[in-house]
Amino acid sequence: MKHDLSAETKQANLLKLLTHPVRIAILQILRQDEACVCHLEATLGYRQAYLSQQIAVLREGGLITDRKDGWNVYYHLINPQVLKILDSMVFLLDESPAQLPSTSKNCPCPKCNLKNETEN
Amino acid sequence: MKHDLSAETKQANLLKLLTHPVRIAILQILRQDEACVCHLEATLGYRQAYLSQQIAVLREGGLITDRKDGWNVYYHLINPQVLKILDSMVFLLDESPAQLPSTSKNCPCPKCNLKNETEN
DNA sequence: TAATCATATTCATATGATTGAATATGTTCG
DNA sequence: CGAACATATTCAATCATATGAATATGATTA
Repeated sequence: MKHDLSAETKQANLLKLLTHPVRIAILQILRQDEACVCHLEATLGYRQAYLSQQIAVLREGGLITDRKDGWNVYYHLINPQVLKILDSMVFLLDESPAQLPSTSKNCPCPKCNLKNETEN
Repeated sequence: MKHDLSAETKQANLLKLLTHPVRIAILQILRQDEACVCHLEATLGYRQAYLSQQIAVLREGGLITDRKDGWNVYYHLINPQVLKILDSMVFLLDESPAQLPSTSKNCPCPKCNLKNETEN
């Protein structure tokens, strides 16, 4: 007879949400602050529709949720504990701790524009 | 232009090794001690050939290696740090810490027979 | 209400993962 | 060597995931 693997199945399903470079990158960006799709677009360089698809996976998986503000929808982590999973891999892969994608100077989103204006 | 996601791709590939209930269960069993396929067979209740397939994934992925001893091949974790990934999920899923599959009383492997003999 | 902006969804196809069945390899013992 | 034992591999079918293209939704402002 087979051992009950329901706990392991839950864990595997959670990990499946993370087995995608773009989704990992999105979560790393959300580590710092909430972000809109257009910010991800400017930062990662992928098409908006494509990023929305990946966001949908993370949303349906219960990892992120959103806050609407005018035209924009800002996403943020529901439980930042999820980052511990990503952080726990650093020592297995010979990499320096989580080098985040740097935000593009050309990001059109309100948050970046506020920053850019005060910087100039 | 697209941001370089090579680090995230490496991470995703590592996680892919873990997105399978049986492979997670194997790693959890190897947490305690090395084990042969027949032990996994007795503990998990899956066919030998099937477990060898999953072992091959973990082996080719660089997570486990083996030690031969007579008829048996004993597998063990190359880097127990991999368990930190599994442990890091406990707080995200409402589960008690890593309930391991209990070893079958009917395991025919040498290690279990040694134990069973001294127990009786 | 129509135009615009940000985001989401749907569909179709390509690619990869899962798993059963059958069989192969390699070691040990008589 | 040949039988027995433990483990590994190959193949094929199924199923899930990834991704591009096209388009839809829904909020906002004029």
